[in-house]
Amino acid sequence: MTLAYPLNDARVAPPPAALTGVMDRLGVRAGHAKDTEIYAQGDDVQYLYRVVSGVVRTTRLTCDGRRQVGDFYYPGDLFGLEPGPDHRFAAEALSDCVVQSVRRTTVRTMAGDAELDRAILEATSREMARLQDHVLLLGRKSAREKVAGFLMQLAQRQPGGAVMLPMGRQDMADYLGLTIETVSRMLTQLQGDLIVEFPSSRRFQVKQWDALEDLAA
Amino acid sequence: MTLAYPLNDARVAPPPAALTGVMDRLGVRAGHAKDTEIYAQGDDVQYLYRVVSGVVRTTRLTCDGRRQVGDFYYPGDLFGLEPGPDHRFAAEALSDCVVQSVRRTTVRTMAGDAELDRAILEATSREMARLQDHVLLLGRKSAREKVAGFLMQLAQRQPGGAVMLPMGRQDMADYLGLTIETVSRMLTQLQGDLIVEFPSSRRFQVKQWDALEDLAA
DNA sequence: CGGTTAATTGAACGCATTCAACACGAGTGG
DNA sequence: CCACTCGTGTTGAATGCGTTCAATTAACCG
Repeated sequence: MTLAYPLNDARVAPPPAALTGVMDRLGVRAGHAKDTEIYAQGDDVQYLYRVVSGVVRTTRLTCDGRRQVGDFYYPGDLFGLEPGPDHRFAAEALSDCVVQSVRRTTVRTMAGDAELDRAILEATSREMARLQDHVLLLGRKSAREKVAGFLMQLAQRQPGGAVMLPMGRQDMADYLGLTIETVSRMLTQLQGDLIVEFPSSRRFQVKQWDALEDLAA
Repeated sequence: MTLAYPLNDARVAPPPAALTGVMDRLGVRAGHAKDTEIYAQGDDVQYLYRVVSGVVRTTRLTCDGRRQVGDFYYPGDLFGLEPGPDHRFAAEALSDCVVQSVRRTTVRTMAGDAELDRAILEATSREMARLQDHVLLLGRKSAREKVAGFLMQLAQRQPGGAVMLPMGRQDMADYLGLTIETVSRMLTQLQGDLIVEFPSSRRFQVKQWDALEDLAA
């Protein structure tokens, strides 16, 4: 039997070529200031987006104000791929960012070819893999494991020494289904165990990969 | 009876016609005994499945044995639509059941037409909607709300008086990220509040739809 | 019937939350 | 340069929700 929890390469692999091609040629670029909405919860699904620079988060609010962060999207990532017809999650600029978008109808008429359909399907599937991992994370992991898993995801994206944390503690908490206090406690705890090190609150470095992996299991 | 439950109709809508057509003509039927595996975690994604009779659950195990149930699939539902190349969740027969399957390659060569691609995309998207709801449920809801939401889902599927619970408490717990004891407590509590009624442990009836909706919010 | 598994209930515990106070850094203006 | 503020992050103490462990009851099936 192979590893019960294989790492998800969906997060690091680039989006399918056919889509990036269309994006490059037809995409319209737009800047979004920090904490502004790119599309709202309930909006029609009309565009397909790609992060050019900055970071984007998707969020969903319950009627009584609790917030769940869906995911974080980095430069090169596609987002806005939702079942439709309307967005169940809103997308917001986590930092000042530039986003490129094309109408989905444009994408569709553009090619009419199977290649493009497959590309969209592939991107959607990738999104699904993330969601599946997220479900496991939220359903069956302790606070310590959640935070460890989160740091690991980030570290995988930005290989090498120091890893930046573009999001604040509240965003992490709402992604992990925790409170900011718990997130903070787990971070200091992981640091105390010499598994990671935080030179500042928004930057860290993994000291013991194996220990982090064990935790994220 | 029309319900104002805001969440998704992905659960009740039938799968796209193009796919059911292919399924009907080319699908191979197979019986699976209760609690046997239909495909395993880690298996190659090769087939597309449809429940004919009985109920199927998808599950995922962490290396230390914790279990997360992905979803439950009823007659008419498609499953096995995973990002691939390998299954991140296993599929098991929750009860004795009959499942129809076709090779994905067959599906692909069959048509080569956009219609079929769209059908698969649509089915995948629907799967995604479920996952998104599941993420919100697991991340930001109390035990009481989780259980209420779960009962509501079931009741929506089987409109009318009595609703059957095909799964045991353990499956419910692993779906909701709780323990069997907590699930049981919440059920008796909801019954005590006259919101639902359980004539037996595997059958219930909703007494106050509005109250249930409020909770599931 | 007994024998077995599933479900419920009770009591004690513990993890994460809540509420509150404090520390830190960046920006502003005296 | 220091004082002040504001936002963000950390830390502490007390509470509570869900878990854990254990015992009881109900359902199922020979």
